[in-house]
Amino acid sequence: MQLNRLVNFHKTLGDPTRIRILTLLATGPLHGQAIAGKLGLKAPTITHHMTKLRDTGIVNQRRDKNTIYYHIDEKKFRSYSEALSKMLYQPEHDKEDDSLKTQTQAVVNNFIAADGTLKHLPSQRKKKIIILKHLINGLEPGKKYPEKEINEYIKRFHPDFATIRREFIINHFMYRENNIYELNPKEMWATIE
Amino acid sequence: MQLNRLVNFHKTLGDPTRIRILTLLATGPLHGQAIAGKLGLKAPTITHHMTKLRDTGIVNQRRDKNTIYYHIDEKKFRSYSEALSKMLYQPEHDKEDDSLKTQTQAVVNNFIAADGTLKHLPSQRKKKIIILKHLINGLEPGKKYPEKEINEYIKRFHPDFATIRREFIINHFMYRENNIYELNPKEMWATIE
DNA sequence: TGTCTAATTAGATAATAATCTAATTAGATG
DNA sequence: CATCTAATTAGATTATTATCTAATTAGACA
Repeated sequence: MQLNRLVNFHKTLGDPTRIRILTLLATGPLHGQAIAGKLGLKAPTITHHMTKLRDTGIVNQRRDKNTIYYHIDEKKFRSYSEALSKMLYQPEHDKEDDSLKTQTQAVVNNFIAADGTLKHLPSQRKKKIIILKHLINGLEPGKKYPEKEINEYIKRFHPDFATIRREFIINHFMYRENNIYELNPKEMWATIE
Repeated sequence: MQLNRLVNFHKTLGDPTRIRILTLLATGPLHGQAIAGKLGLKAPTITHHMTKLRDTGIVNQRRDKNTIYYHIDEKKFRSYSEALSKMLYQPEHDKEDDSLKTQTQAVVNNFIAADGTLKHLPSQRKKKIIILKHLINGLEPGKKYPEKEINEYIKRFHPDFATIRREFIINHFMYRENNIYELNPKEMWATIE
């Protein structure tokens, strides 16, 4: 489930200032100072909001000299807007065959508590892989994560982020380049067993 | 602008627990205890979330004996989901003529601070009406509001909720029936001057 | 009326987040 | 290099909110 990403999208839009920023950007790209001026806010506040908007992926930026112009990724924005009602009312049928799906579900039910946290990492390799896949599902393909952020993410499931982070790398779910982490392409995971 | 309602909708969906509640409700109505059980949360927490979901209007409830069953108002939910991208990319042209629009804008700019709060209520009747229209725009047509809720809403703009609430009634923007408030139909406002 | 169950309210706590000021970084350009 | 401007970071403040326990309300029903 990409539940985390969905929650984040809506949380990001659940703020009047950011909605106002989006209405400004809807008419065309603008740079930070312009936005700050139009909204009567200070530059750091705009940085704060633009970081959130950028993190959801619905706003991108382009640099020209010293000035950064922000613009909406309209396609992504629309697709996120529809995502939740699609998820609720036309849940995608997984391509995995049913037995695998039930098996996966059983393992997840066993090791993931009702509140979504991880009880403990399975020791059987096969089950461990299932759980790792489950955990990593909330991360965004193509996004670069500093180590600190990965740790924070994992801690939502279990305090021992170091072990789990290591498992992600060992099992090739992610790769690391000078302390920046990134997901390996989803197609790769299929081959992980 | 129904900006408040939009922000509220997204803020409401920007919480993992509420998204999980919606995924549960998507398969059919459930009562509070059932939701609490499935999510591993206590009853008051569910009350808290259901209040928010109900306030946005995307969840309704039906009472059977002592038990309250909640269900999604799918139509409203879908329409809210699309509302923001519609607002950004196909802004409805107001029917008001431009001079009225500019005049309204000027009054609003004068009396509403940058953060959206009301500096003070204009004493000139004409301007006061404009401001009252502005304030009332965040309320939902057809929804019934207990007095407490109206007070909370008004306090977002100005601490003196009693005066403003009275103005809403005096000027026929709302009517009150044993302490339950409801908007008068929008068509009526047009005639208020 | 007394008791049971579901729901709500009140109030506390802890976490999150919006905004600001002051300080810093990063490019551009004279 | 010196300086200018735009953007970011750090850190503080304040407001909001998710959750809990304990107490209360509201209906049902024996």
